[in-house]
Amino acid sequence: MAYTDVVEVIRARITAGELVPGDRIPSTRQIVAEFGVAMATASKVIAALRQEGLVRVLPGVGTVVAGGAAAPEPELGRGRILRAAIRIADGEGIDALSMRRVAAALGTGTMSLYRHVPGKEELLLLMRDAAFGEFPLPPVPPPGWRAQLEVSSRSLWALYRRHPWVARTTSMTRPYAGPNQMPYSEWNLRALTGLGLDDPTIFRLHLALFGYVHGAAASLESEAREEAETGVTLWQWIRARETENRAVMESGSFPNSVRVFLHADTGFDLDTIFETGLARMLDGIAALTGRTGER
Amino acid sequence: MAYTDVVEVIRARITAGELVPGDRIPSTRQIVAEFGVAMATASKVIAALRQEGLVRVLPGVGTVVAGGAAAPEPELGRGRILRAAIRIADGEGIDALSMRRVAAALGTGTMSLYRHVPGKEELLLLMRDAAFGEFPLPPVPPPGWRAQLEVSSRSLWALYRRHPWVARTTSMTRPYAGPNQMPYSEWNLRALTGLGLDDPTIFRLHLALFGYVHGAAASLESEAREEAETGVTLWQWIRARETENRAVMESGSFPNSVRVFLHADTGFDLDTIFETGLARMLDGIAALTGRTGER
DNA sequence: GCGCCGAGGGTACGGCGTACGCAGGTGTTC
DNA sequence: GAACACCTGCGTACGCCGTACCCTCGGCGC
Repeated sequence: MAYTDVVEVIRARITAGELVPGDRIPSTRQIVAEFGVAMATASKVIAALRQEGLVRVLPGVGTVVAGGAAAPEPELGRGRILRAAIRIADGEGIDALSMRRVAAALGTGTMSLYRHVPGKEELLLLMRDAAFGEFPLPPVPPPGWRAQLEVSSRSLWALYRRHPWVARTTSMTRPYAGPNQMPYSEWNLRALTGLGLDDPTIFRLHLALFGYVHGAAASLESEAREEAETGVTLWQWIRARETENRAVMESGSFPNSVRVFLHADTGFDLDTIFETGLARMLDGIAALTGRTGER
Repeated sequence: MAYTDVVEVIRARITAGELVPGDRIPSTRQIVAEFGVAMATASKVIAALRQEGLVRVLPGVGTVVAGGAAAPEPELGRGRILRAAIRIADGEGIDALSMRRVAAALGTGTMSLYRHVPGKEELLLLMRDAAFGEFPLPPVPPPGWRAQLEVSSRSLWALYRRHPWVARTTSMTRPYAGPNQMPYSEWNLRALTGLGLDDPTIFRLHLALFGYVHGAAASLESEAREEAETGVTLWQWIRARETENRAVMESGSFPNSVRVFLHADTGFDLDTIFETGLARMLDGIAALTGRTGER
C-alpha cells in the first residue's frame, strides 16, 4: 500500500465532512496501526497533506484539519485563557476568579493553564494590560493640554467602569508597566510638557491625576455595586446599623452629614462625581501653570 | 459559719485591693470548696454582694468586681483581637492576615475568635475604624475651609501611611461607616458648607477629595513597598523586563516617559506627590467657589 | 525504530474561612 | 447536691484556593 492511498482515504474523510476543520486526523502511530504501514510512510502521509494545505500541524498537539476561520488556536493558548478570565472577572467579580474557575470555563485541567501563564499574579497583569488594550487613546490628540488630559482621564474612567476589577487589582503589581499602559503615561506626560513645568513636577502631576481617577474608581465602585445588589443607599445602611453607635449618629453631632446624605439619592451619580473631581483637579493644574488650557 | 462571714471575707479582699474591678470573685463552687459551706449558702453570698452593688454577675462567665470603667473582658475580647490583627497587618502586610494567624498570635484557638467577631470582613471593618480612631481630628478646626480640608486630608494621608492596609481594604465594605470615620465626613462637609455651594455639589466635592487621597495612597503604597523590598525603581524595573515589548519601550515611541522617568529618582517622594495633588485639588475647589480660602 | 520535547492534565500539599458541635465553666432553681 | 440554661474556648471537618511535581502522549529529528 503506497502512502498516496492513505492520503486518499484521509482526504476523503475530510471532504465527506467526517472530519471538520479543527478535528485531529490520525496520528502517525494511529496510521501505522490502522493501515499497517511503516512509520516513515505515515510521516510521508502527513507531510503530503500538509503540503496540500489541507491540514495544519500543531506541535505537541497533533495534526488538525485546516479551515477558514475555524479555531486557529492551539487548543488552549494565552489568548483564550485571558479572554475567559476577563469574562469571569467582569461577570462574577474578581473574587470569583480562580485558576480552577478559569480552567473549568475552558473545559480543561487546572494545571494546563500554567503552561501558558506563569501564575495568577501574572495572569492578572496580562488581564489588566488587555483591558487597557480595549481602550486605546486616539492616534491624534486634541489641541490643548487640558483637553488631552480630559481625554485620557475619561478613557481611563471608562475602562474602570467597564472592568471594575482593574481598579482593585492595580496595587497587586507594578503599575503602568504593560505595553498598553505605557501610552497612557506617555500621553499625560506629553500633555504636561512644554508648559514651563520642570520634570519632577510633571511627574507628580501625572501621578496625582492617575491617583485621583484610580481612587475615585476604587472607592466608588464598591459602594455602587453594593447599593445595586442590596438596594440600600449608604445613608439607609448607616441608619439601619444596629451598633452601639447608632445613638451617636442620630445625636445631632453630625448635622452636615445628615443634611447632605439625605440628598445623596439625587447627588450620587458616579460619572458626575468623577467629572466634578476631574474638573477641580484640572482647574488646579491650570492655576499652577497660569494658562487656561491652550497649548 | 453564716453566709455573712463569707461576705465579710470577700468584701475585705475587695477593699484591700486584693481584687480589683474586673477581677472575678470566687464562684459558688469555689466558695463551697474553700469555706466548706453548702451551695445555697454560696448563692446567698453572691446575692448579698450583688445587692450591695459591689459585684456584677455576667451570665455564663462569672461574677466580677464592679467599678467605674473597668473592663469586664472575658480573657479574649474584641479589643485584644483587634490589636493583634492590626499589629500583624502593619508588620507583615494585609495578605498575611488570616484568622489562624491572629489566633496564633493570641495563643488561642482559631474558632475562639468567632465568639467575638462575626467574620473576617467584619474584623477588617473594625480594624479600619480602629485605625481611624488613632488619628482623631482636632476638636477645634482652623479658620478657613481650605485649611480645614488640608487638615483632614493630611490626617487621612498620615493614617494611610501608618496603616497602608487601610487604603487597600476600603473597597471591601461600605466606606465611611464606622463611628470613627463619620467625623471625617462631617468635618469635610462642614468645611464646604456656607460657601454658596448646593448640597449635591458639596457631596461630590467631598467624595472627590476622599477619592483622591485614597487613590494616591492605594496606588503609590504598593509601588513604594515594592521598591523598598526589591531596591529596584520603577524605571529600572521596566527596563529589566524581558518581555516582547522591550524593543517597543526603547524604540523612541515614548520620549516623554523616558525623559521624566529618568528623573523619577529625584521626584518620587510619596509625600511630595500627595501634597502636589492635594494643592491642585484645593486650587480647583477655590476656583469653583471664587474664594481663596477664607471662611 | 527510538529518544526528545513540549503540551495537557492528575495528584497532592499547605493554607484559607468558617459551620458545627463538644467540653467545661457559670449562677440559679429544684 | 443535681438539673438547668447560659456562655466561652476550641477541635474537627469541609470545601475552597494556588501551585509543585510528575505522568502521559503525539509529533519530530536522528
